[in-house]
Amino acid sequence: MLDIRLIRENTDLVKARLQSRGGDSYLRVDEILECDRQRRAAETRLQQLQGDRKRISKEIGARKGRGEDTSAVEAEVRGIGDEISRLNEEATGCDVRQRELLLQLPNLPHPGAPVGADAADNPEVRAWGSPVSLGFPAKSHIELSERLGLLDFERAARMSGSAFVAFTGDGARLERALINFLLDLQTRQHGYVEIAAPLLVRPEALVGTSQLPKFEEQLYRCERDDLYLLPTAEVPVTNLHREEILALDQLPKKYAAYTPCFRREAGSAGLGTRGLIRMHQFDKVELVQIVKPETSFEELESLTAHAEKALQLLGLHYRVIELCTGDIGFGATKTYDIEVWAPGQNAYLEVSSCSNFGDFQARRMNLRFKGEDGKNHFCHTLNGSGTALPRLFVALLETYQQPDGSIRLPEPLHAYFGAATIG
RNA sequence: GGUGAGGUGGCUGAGUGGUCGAAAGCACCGCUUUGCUAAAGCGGCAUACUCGAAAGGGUAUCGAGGGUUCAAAUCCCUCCCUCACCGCCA
Repeated sequence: MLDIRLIRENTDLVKARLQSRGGDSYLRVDEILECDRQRRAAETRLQQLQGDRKRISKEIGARKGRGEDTSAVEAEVRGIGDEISRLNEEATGCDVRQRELLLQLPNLPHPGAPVGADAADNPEVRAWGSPVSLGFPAKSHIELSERLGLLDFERAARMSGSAFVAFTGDGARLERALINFLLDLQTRQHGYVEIAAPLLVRPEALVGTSQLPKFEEQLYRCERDDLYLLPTAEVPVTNLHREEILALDQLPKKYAAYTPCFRREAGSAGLGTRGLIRMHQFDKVELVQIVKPETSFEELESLTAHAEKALQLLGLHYRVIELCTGDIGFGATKTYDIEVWAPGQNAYLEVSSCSNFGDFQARRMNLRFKGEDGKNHFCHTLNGSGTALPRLFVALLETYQQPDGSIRLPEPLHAYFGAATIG
């Protein structure tokens, strides 16, 4: 959520930066400002009247104490009361409307963000390694896992529908090995505190991290209890400290969490394609940081490096791209995507998206810290996948496939998996 | 799911209709005293919004929302949460 003062005082800047995202969100700015004007006018008048009433009511109390008759004054104040409730409704109405509008407005891309229209304009920042040369035609993870009995798409679809999968046998074991490997890496080497979070969350939590109100259709909802299945661990982990005022020495907070993630993927391209690339349910290890504003961009670099480290240890070729203004997500001010090479797909797959949200989420969830000046300030929040599992699974199988269709696992996974090869 | 108790400032905790944004204590921050530590004394110490160029005002907030009243921390209703016990359950 953007600061209404920023919008009020730097209207043109805000509009320009919103406009750089494409879309028409900048058109809402004037409506918000008009709402803000109305709200403040109503509040000012309301406060005057409340002051009047307060004074007179105290006077009534004092006079009653002296045994005087006050019925005339009481009748007079009653009239003020009506006007107060009218103005109160007006002010509250404006306030609610203003918040609704603000919640719909995306974050401002940071000033240095590459300007562009869509994903085609995202610059590559760096690459690590190079595409594996297998020396034979690469098989897809679908074919590989079928031979090895690692995944069961058909039976999963029979009971749950398409875009669900069952991991079976060594497939399930590998999935579990990856989760443990990733969590251990982030907690033991990079200082993240492990969180096992609730998988069902209230709508407020989703408003906090900005999945709601705009992206309702992407979420699974349990209507009976008004709870949502989480689309990413970002939601429960960032919201851990919602409504809190953290002490300076508690920052930065660094959390790593494994959770399944649930996404309806309504309207997504590629939902129909076979394989693990896009699922309604998938596993992910997520990194979250809550930091002081001054350090958030540095921390984005370190958080991204932490995610990259996993791929490096697994010996998987990847590239890092920065999202341009037209492609960056709703709440983010700066985002790096990490894409891993999958030879069987002949494509790079997005396995991590690392974002700095600035104070955008913190405002929504009222997450603050007590600064050195003794005042409360909004924290900055960051998160990134470290990493998404299914696409990592894909890259791993396809990169380490042998001519006979078996898989030779990279060394760091041997202990976790309990063997060096599959098949 | 049932029954009961309860939610007041960073913490503890008073406060059952008016002079209560809220006693007191602790914690914290200044200053004084002091050989050091400690103690004592004095003062300060919530948040948000709003008016104002500023100085400085004002309003709201005692879990949340509604209601009664000239006036609500205090009375009424709904909801949320916490705790205890019972039932059920991995």
